[in-house]
Amino acid sequence: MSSTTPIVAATSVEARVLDAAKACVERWGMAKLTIDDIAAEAGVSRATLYRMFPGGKDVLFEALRVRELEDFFTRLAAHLDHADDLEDLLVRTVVSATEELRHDQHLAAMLASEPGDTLGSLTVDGLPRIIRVATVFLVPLVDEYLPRRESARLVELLARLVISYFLAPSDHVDLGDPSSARAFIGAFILPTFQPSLIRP
Amino acid sequence: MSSTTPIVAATSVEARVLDAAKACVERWGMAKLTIDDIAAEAGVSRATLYRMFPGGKDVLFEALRVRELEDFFTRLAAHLDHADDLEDLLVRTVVSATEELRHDQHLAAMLASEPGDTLGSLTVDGLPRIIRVATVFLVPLVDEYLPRRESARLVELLARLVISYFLAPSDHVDLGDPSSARAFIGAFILPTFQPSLIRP
DNA sequence: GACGCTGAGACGAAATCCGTCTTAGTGTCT
DNA sequence: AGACACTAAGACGGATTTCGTCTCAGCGTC
Repeated sequence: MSSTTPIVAATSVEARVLDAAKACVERWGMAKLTIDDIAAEAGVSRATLYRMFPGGKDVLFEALRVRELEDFFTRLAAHLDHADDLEDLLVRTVVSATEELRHDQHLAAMLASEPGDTLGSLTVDGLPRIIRVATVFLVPLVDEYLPRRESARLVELLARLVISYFLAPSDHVDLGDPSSARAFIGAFILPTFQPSLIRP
Repeated sequence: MSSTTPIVAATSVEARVLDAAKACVERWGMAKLTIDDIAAEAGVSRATLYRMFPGGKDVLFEALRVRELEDFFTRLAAHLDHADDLEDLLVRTVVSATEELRHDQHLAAMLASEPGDTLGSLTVDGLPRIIRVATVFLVPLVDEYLPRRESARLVELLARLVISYFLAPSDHVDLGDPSSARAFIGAFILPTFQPSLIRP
């Protein structure tokens, strides 16, 4: 936080540790996972790990979830440049988010091996955070077309819908398919806003 | 060992425990595996497990290796009925054995996750046992064509070759391919026996 | 040389695992 | 009915592993 070069090195070490934690929990599952496993996988001493994440496994995986979440929305936002209009922006948002969820191998492995905790981090426990981060990343984009309060309400709604349709696919809607997503958004999302609110 | 019905039940329980051990070691690896994991997976109390395998994990996995080995040769022998002649018998033996090794998912998982121990059980430590069991199952079949001592020598040789070519495939020979196996056996195995020994 | 960061490992405390044993319950055979 | 074989559940003490903290030495930068 103070000098110049150490920051780069420290960040790199932290990333290595988080990557190691990700790999270890995928290989062994949360139950069989020890701090030493992560330290060994990261090529780091246990002392370093505790210095970096005081509190141990809990704090470490908390940091991992934060990083993964920010990475997710960073990648997502990269697909949302220069939208034509509000509908286009929303369609591309849900399609890209759904696609990214479907291609996330780590998430798939976690859902298979630790369904309880993973579902919790997508719904009960973790959803408020997901909505918060989604708001930070996406509300500025939606603000181009809607008043701020409406933007926040909309982003939250989309986040909930994307997750729900990802976890339990529907026979009628496929949010990973642009045309299906467009029809869905046109039918159920856009009509909930008064036309006077929408800035073209 | 004395009454009638309990034997069936006990054997069934033993099979469940061995299946559980197989599944657990595949999922968690030998290092992270506890007796309680196996007991829970098998739906059996720890006491039962120790009564069945006094000595714990070592004895249990020893029994598992024995069972797997006998199953392997039982399935193999089922493919070796009514051979035309000695060459045909040997070809079908090595082809079937190689195919079965290549399709063994549990073996593949073990080789990937625990290469050291698994290789040991196929070569250094375990090979004598493999040869012994192979001898018990296959020598009677080869005895149709060769004197007993020659049969034992031949079966051992084939076992070593099948394992070697399975672990490290050759560019020149594919013991899983009937014609390649036939050429190999015709060139390197059959000529080592004096024609007078072979009963057609 | 001071400083920041790290690896290695010692240390006691906590948690887990082991192996044995007891108890109670269940179904079978006589 | 009672003897018997078998098992689930779990208590137990001891061995082992894991945890979290701490110290110390090494190393590169200022």
